[in-house]
Amino acid sequence: MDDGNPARTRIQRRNRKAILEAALEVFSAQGFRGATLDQIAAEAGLSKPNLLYYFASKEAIHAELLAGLLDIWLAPLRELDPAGAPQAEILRYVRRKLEMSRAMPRESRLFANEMLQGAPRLAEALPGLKALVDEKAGVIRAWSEAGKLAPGDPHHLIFAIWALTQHYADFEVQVRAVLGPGHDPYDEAGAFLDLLFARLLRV
Amino acid sequence: MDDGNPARTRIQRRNRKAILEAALEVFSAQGFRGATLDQIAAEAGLSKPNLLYYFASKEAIHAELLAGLLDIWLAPLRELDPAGAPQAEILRYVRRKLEMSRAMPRESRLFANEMLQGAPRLAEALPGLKALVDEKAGVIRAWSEAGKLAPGDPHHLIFAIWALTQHYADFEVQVRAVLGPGHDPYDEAGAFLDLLFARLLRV
DNA sequence: GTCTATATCCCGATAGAC
DNA sequence: GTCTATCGGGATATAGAC
Repeated sequence: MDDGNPARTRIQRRNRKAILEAALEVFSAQGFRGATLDQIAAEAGLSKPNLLYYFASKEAIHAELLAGLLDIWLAPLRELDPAGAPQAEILRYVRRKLEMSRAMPRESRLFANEMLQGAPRLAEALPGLKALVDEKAGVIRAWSEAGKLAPGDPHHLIFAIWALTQHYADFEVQVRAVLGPGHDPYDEAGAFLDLLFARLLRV
Repeated sequence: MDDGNPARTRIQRRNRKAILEAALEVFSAQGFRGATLDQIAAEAGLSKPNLLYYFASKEAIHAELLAGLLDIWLAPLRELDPAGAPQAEILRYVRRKLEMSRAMPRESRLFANEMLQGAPRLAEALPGLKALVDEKAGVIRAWSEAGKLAPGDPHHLIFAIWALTQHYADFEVQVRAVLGPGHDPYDEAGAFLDLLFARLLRV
């Protein structure tokens, strides 16, 4: 993580950034075990030992990528505002999450790779995740009980938002193969999901 | 694949089956590169060279697992009946797909692993997949145009069904961590998805 | 058919010159 | 800070005895 160490030169910052960018590319496409330092080094335009001058190990590079990811990933949920208009708040969350899939598909796939394999390197982050989801589920439940939202299990509503938006990044090959050329999956998904959640949530 | 070769003895069939079962366990949890023949051999209760007496290579084991998977995975969609009652047909498809996630989470994760990595070993199957989806999307579109189903992009409706049902298998760790103990994710998902698709599809 | 032993290769990490 | 060269571990696959 960029700790803002003032002793770090411009070159160091640039190389660290290039390594993390290359590592994201390779880890998200191949998984942790599937990725090799040779691939990452080639992608970053550095030699393999030079990678290990900047990071202690392959594991350390991966850990640093994951470190900030969950926070970024959950930021839109954190911003769900209890004081806002219920349906608009949720629709805004869906749209932001879909935009994140479009803008950060590799991060989505890195995350999916971890989850698929049982979240071995993310396990200690899961309790915090549960706390946040429980809190926001409480907000949604209150909205439903106040008659401002159709009733429905709020935890599974949140799962649905995750599943429907991340699918376009994680299964992008499949989506593009099925739609064929001449489609923008994310534009179409935006329209479809607006419709879906409008119908699901209206009282 | 069990080709029913009559020259194959009972022991051979039993061992092949044990290897494929073990390989499914390991490949789905670790990915292709992450899995080792040692793990598969241990899980199958055989020695590593004995594995390679039954299969030519690690790749061959993996290929055989994938070979039948897409057909099994798409069977419920194939059964979507143009002559049936539209909403009931789609709800039945959703329920069957969710039951498959419950009964075959490892197969779901094996498939997800492949897709995440760009479907390198499934690429030639994608055109057939597109053809099937296009056909069924046509059926759904006709239902909508006949006023028997709410309008909405049928391709993205199918993506939504895949995403919402497979999520419970692929992200099972996360789902369980968020729900906490004392929940049956699949039971709850069944109720939630019934509700979601009922609201989405009703005219 | 199944095993032990091993060949061979690949990968992460280190040594050490510059 | 960056490189070439290389060590050492682990993985796939094979050889060959039983």
